[in-house]
Amino acid sequence: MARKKNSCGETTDLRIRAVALKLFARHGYAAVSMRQIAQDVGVQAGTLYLYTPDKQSLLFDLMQAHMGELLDALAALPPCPDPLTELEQFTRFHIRFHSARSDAVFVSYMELRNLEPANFARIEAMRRSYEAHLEGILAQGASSGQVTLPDTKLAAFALIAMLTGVNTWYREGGRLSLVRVEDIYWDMVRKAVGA
Amino acid sequence: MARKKNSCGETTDLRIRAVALKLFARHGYAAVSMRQIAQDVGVQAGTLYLYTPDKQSLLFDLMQAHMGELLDALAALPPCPDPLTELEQFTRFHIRFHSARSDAVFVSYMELRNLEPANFARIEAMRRSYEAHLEGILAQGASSGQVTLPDTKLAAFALIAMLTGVNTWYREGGRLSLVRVEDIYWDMVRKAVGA
DNA sequence: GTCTATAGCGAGATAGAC
DNA sequence: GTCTATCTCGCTATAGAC
Repeated sequence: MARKKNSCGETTDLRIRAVALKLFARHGYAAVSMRQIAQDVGVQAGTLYLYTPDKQSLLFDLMQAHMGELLDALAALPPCPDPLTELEQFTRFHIRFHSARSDAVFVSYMELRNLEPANFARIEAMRRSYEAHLEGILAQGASSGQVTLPDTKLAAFALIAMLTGVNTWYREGGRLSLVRVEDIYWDMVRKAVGA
Repeated sequence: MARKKNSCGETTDLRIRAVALKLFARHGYAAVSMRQIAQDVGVQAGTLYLYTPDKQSLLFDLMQAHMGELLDALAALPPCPDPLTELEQFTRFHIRFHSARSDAVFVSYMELRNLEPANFARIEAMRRSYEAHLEGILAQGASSGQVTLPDTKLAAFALIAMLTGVNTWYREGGRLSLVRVEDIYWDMVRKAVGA
């Protein structure tokens, strides 16, 4: 119970983050003003500075939270009996997790160049950690002979790009259910790695 | 010979476009000022307006030029005896064309949201035309039985995302030559489509 | 064809009332 | 905790000298 006063503070904080994420995703960090965010939240511009020291911190916090959730969720996946099963789990996890957070995914990729160098380095390290996890799965699969790949590093890049691409076209309620999309992509991934 | 005066005009025009493309790619359209562009070109800010009516037109022209070159180059590819050969040609063409123009590719994708609606529609139509070309190849391959795919539309999206992803990590003079990268990706593409 | 100068506006951030 | 008011700065775009 650290917070003593009225309970609005916490929801204002969450609302600011939600609005900022939506606007950054829609128009881009540099194109969105603090005034615009404040207006959509329903407060005055100055009020935002009670919740964030500046605009840059707001962006960084959103990206760090997203990447942190991604890595936590990845770490929480159940263990798998073999690399191929783990690759299927990763494929379905990636699609499901990313499609449910399209704004955060978009911002975390597109706004990297608007981060100050120190902030950039921290987000980039988290992203590399995620890539390394997939590369590890592929390397194990290559060792065990379950998959056949000319280059595990390039394969990891290629698969992540392919899977994240779902976000550019997938919309809930469209032609295909998300599970169907997972099935189709898993089919292509499985074949691509020669399994 | 429409241009009568000194010949610097044309190179200034090209320099402005080159500088703007580089800066837009590096920092984002909204984050780059006309002053910055002018400074890098070596002219005063006002001079830019002799070559472009406004900042938005500058962005749109860069994107339209890029997409136009892409579609022209695609149309200029030699005919192929069968869909699988054509898919290999497309794969190698896509990687080669895009890796040689990373700034233009980046801008044409990332700055879509900064285009005015009418401009957006025109660029988007060109992009869809490119996707449709690949989908056509895949559909022919499915008809002829050379490829096996659960969904040609999704496969086209997936392959383009995968191939364009090369631009996020490939750097000239790195571990792998571009031809080697083409070979590796073609191997994955070929397997992914079940050929 | 390029310059200087500036109009007119909106940005990020802060101070202090309530 | 939120507001009003404001400081200071940099932006796009234009006008007119040379």
